[in-house]
Amino acid sequence: MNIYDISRQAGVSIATVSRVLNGSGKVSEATREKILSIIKETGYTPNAFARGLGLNTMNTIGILCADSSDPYLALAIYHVEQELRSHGYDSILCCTGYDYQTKVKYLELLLSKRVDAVILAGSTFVEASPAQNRHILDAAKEVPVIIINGYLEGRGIYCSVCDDFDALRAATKRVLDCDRKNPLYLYRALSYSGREKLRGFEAACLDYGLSREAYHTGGVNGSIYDTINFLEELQKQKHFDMILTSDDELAIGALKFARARGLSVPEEMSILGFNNSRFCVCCDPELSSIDCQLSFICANAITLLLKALKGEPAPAKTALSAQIVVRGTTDTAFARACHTA
Amino acid sequence: MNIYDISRQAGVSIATVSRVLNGSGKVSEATREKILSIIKETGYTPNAFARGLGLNTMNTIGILCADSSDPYLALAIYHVEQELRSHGYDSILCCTGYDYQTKVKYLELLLSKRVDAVILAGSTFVEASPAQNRHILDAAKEVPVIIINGYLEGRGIYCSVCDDFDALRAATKRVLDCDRKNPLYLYRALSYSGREKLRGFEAACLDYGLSREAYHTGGVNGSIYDTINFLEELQKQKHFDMILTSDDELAIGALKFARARGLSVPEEMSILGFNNSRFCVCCDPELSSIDCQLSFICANAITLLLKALKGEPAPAKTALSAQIVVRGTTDTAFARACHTA
DNA sequence: GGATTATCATGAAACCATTTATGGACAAAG
DNA sequence: CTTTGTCCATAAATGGTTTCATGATAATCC
Repeated sequence: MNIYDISRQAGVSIATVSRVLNGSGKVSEATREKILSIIKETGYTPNAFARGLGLNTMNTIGILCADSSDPYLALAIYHVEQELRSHGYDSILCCTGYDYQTKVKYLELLLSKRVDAVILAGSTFVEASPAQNRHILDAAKEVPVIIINGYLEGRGIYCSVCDDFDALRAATKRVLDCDRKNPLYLYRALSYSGREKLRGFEAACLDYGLSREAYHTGGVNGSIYDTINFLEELQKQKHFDMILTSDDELAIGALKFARARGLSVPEEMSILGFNNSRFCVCCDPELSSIDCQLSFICANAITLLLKALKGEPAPAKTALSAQIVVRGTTDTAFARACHTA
Repeated sequence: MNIYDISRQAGVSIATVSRVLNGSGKVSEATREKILSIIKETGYTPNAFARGLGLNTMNTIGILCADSSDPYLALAIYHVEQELRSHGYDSILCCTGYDYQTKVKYLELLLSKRVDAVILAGSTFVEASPAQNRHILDAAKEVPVIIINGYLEGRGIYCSVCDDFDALRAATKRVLDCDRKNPLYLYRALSYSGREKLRGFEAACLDYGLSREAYHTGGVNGSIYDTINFLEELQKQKHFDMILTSDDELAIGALKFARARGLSVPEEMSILGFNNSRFCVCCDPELSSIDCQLSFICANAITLLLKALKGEPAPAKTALSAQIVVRGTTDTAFARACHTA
């Protein structure tokens, strides 16, 4: 069943059928109706490949991410997919894992599939050395590349990020306003957004006139238990009464550490996570967390993408602000500070 | 840059280039080398659309799920995507939400994109009335349909499920072996696997000779707080010393309920979740949970899919067994029972 | 009112980039 | 001299989109 069959049955040329199908050009109401009824009757569906061949697009966007089972990335993918679909695009998903060679391989694979654009979710691609980023720059020469929560400068590259620097600075400031004297910031591998957060934390501490000895930072990899171990070691040497983290899992480790040491939360130890993930309400007390409002970031990313596809000018980088969601691991003074802000 | 350019430069016909590209037919080593070197030199990539048109496939599988941000579905999608890609298939992701009309629409959209097969992740599609399932049966006439953790009988439909009945029956039996007298089973909407779990729970209770008054079941929709409210109401009328649930979020609600009522866990109230999700280790005490081993289920699903695509015979349904992961919300007697089993 | 022009609906044909069936040329073997 | 087999070119699909040409009809002009 192809367009020829339809045209034959309708007694018109294939061009007319094509016009009806695409709503392009002028077709008389009578012929349109006739063709539509035949299409309905026969259940004809245009062949997507032939269409793609003629138009050189199949309205498909490639999504590249390291691990779609990561709750944060899963949420990003979900929002991106929803936005794309509402604009008539399909998304082909590509989980690369964390190996760089695999990432490159899959990026090229997506391009060979003739996707209209590539979305890098979770930014993990752009953390490597400038030499490695060349692959992204090359890709951006062929199709628009949109980066979610990551940053790379280059023609054809558009970034939609959370203003992580500001988020951490503002949050840390409020913490310090509430008489905490020794904040600790825990982070994982320093991605772009990771660096921004760290900068924000340190900027707030300096703004506040804290000495270099009064605040602490620590990089932790691995599981919740690695976090606990790290904190056990750290507390032998340093004092801290507040823990901010770059993601909620780290905060959960902090919470477990506090409980293990018999520290009351939030009275003796205040904890603030990042991402406002589903984990927050599982904890006891429930975890306060910074919400980077991923749905907005993703919606914005798609806006950028659509503009780029249309050839309209679009900003190379848009930073959206975060919100603090206050729950049980921060004290009431902090809640008040967030409210009045 | 197309196959004509390559053939011209190599001084051969496009058919020969195609043969080299696909490794089909006989080509002399000399010409092969020459063509390959020109391809490499020019960076030529075959046009995927034209390829799709000629072969009538683009090696793409459609994944249909309700909500890819749901941790359970996200994990399923991840495993499926990994398996597919390792066999050279791409996956186009389609999140439908929970509205039936939307599901139908997207199912048809995937078919019109000429996917080679459709995977229904999380089964939510096949819960409706038989009349509604017709859409799936129709789809299965065109391409293989693989259902993960759901069940529907029909030609071209292949199901890879967890043996939920057995999982719940075995778990409940072990609970009863540990001197719990009044188990409660909490579940959400009764999907196929939901029904199986419920059946398994009840079968174990009956096997054990419990009277209909001794055990309880309850359907809960909504958030953790709805679960807590439900349990608050229930405990006014019934006594229960063990809660099994159809997913971990319900179990977290149960845990919060126990804490709120000052019941010690696991001594006074034992809790067992389902899915062994990332939430488990966030809880305090950490949540014991039944693991349906999603990665195996997904791997099996892809095995079925590949067989179906090759036209080889494949079982319409494969049920894999679950495992209990013992953590802190079940007592030591239960742990021993699981160990010796 | 007839010639001119604009508009509209439509068809013919080119084009998109591949795969593949068919068969021809040539060489080696019988 | 025929057979067999290897290598490769020709040409026919594959199923659409789009440009261009054309005929018909309607509007405008003098």
